Amino acid sequence: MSIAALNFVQYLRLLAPFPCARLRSVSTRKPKADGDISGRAARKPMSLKNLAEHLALSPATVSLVINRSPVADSIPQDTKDRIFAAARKFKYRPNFLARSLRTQRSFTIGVIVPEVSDGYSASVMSGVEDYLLQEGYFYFVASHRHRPDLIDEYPNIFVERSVDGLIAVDTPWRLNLSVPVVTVSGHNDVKGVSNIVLNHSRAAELALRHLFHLGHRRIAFIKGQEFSSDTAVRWASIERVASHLGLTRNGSVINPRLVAQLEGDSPSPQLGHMATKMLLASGEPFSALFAFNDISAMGAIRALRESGLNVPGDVSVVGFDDIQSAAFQNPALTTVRQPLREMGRIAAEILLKRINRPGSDLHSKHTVEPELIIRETTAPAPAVRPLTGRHRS
Amino acid sequence: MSIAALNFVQYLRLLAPFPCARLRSVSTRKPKADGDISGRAARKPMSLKNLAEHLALSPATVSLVINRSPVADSIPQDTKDRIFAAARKFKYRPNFLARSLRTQRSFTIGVIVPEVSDGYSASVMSGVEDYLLQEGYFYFVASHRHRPDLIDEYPNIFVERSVDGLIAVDTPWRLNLSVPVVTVSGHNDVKGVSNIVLNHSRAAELALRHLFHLGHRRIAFIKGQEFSSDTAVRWASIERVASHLGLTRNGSVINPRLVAQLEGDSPSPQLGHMATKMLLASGEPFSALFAFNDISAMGAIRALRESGLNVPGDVSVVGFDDIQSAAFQNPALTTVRQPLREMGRIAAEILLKRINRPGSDLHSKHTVEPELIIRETTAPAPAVRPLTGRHRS
DNA sequence: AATCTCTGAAAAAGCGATTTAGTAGAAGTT
DNA sequence: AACTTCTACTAAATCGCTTTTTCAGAGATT
Repeated sequence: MSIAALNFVQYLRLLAPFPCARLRSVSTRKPKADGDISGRAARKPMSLKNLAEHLALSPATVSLVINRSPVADSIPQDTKDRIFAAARKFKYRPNFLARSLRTQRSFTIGVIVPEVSDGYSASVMSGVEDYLLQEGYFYFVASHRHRPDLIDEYPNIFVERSVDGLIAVDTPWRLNLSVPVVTVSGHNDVKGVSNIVLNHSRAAELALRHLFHLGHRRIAFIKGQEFSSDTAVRWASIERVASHLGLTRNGSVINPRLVAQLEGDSPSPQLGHMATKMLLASGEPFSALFAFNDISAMGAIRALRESGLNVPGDVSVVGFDDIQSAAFQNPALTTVRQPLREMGRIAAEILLKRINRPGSDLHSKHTVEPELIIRETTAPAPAVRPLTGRHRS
Repeated sequence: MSIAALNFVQYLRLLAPFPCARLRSVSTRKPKADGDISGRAARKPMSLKNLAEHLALSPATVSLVINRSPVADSIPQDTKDRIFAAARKFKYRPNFLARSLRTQRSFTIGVIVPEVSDGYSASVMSGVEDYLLQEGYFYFVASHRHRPDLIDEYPNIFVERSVDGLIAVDTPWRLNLSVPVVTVSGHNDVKGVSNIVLNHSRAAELALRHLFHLGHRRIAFIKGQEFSSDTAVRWASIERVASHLGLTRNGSVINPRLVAQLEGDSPSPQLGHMATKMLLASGEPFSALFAFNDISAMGAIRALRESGLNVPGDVSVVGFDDIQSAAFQNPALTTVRQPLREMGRIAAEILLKRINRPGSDLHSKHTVEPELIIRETTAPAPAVRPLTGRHRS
């Protein structure tokens, strides 16, 4: 096995024209007043060949030394020092494309998400980025916006672009690629694809038990869209827990008239608003609502209020995800927190592990735990069954 | 001048193993049942050399034909057809690194933002992505999180990674790189850097005139953090408009006791909450508050309410940005909308124009217009001056 | 018959690295 | 003296593509 080429973080540490121990270190060194603002547009950067020429050595030698190849062990320290000195002096940086072409490693990974500007994806990406940049990897992003053709195409293009691996967030996965793949909340079973998933059973339990203990028995639900990869698993967990708690109604575990589903591909609370309107229109009374996510919970609260219902006085609402603004809703949203950033981080970590030690970590499921964040949208169930809205009054 | 190599969108259109006119077209072709799920991990992809060999032609010929070089004009249609047929048959895709190395074009751009998971950046990125992918470009993302060293480093690394251009979102820019740069809300004046900015004068005018017409005369302000590139410009606009409207107080245009500033680098409404607490603590009465962004407005509303003040009954609040959840706050937030997605799109468009026609579009400022979205957090100023909170009662 | 012009393609020189296989010369060993 | 063994490097082959230059042969022109 040949030596692995250094990645750029190692390079930086070595030749650093700007001293940096590690990219994401805590250093907050003030930038030099005029350091990098080197006036004229940079002329052609120094190549390995030029550098070697200048040193009266062969490119081979310089490359070996700079990459700390064991083959270079026999080279006297003196020469090595000269090489490093020159590299630093001329700010030598190896051409990335050339290296990648030769080594078949691009230190680049592809991330595919439903939509970058969606809070869920963005939080996961933030975690992914954290780990990746720290390890000297960069990443491409592409949003498929739930278009099936793009879901298949982008990964292929990523591979074409020589990524070393792929992370798919909240995206159904069917492909069998030649590079390692890790999914976040992708509930699939493609062999060789690692999964980072939330413990949905626990999540359902936290939410439902909380409502149950507050005295709620008639609970309405907003399911996720069909295309969302969490929808099915989450729903199954909810049904299981509900049955366990004895929340049965008319023979079925959950009253089907108290279940609405998000329809459409919009990141706005509008969808939850519509779903809730439908629940209210059914005329079936309920004192609590468990929404698919915080966004839809916001829409739901508005819909409830528009129908003259008070949250949490008449109806308690529980969201899911704990996005940034959940805490600052009015009233502040009670919700099941998913550690999205951490999930991204773990995904990146496992991906790099698989890239660097092929065959490792193939057991494909990694579970993270949810947390119930109790805020202001849940309260004890009202003693008297509330009306379900204006249409009943 | 030599011919320009095709970008991958053109390739796809040419060789497409999956038929796609244009990546972001409206097609929603159902994926083939088992098409791309080619079982075994893909063996080494077909290279140009192999393909040429198989055709009993030289790589040169094949390359010229596939790239539609004018040099290939003399080659009979018959041969060209054979080449395309074979390329399609073997799903030939040129190695990206090799092409880029040779042509010095990577069809990749770098995007640097304060933080991916921040709604502002994410919205802009969404617009950037839209245009970029459509044109066959991909992009790297990096978040600097306001660390000055990273703000300088990442762009350099991007260039090292052979990006064809850079987009910096809400990031101060000092560098002079060898590739085109476009900034979004980067109020800098580096030559050769194009800027996409909001018409802040108009924005200030929209908000202040609205409040003024509602009868508000004592208006408090939350300024942005020092590091935010919009802060200074926006504030200057506000002062100008305020003076114009005659909102003077104690000799100065704006009562300095009614100005708070966001402190700290958190994407949460907490900062606005703190700022508002300080405003209230000053004891100075005000009937309206103009926040730096929607996030801080949310925090502000909460702080006001905690002090027993009603929004908009006692105090009107105007936000800035119009992020997704603004409409679903309770009460729904009145805000100055920035067309963030469009700003991203324009940035990408100008960048590609500059990449493909060097020297074009060097006049560096492109202005987009804000829009006032009136919702529920603004109302006529109360007839009686409101108390400023519990500490006065 | 000699020259010129097309036609249809191939050779070859990169792009800027990495890495294997060698190789001169010095030093050490028998 | 002949050998092995280090030491300190280098040559050369890739990686997979692009693009300029060259070139052989057919046909047209003088």
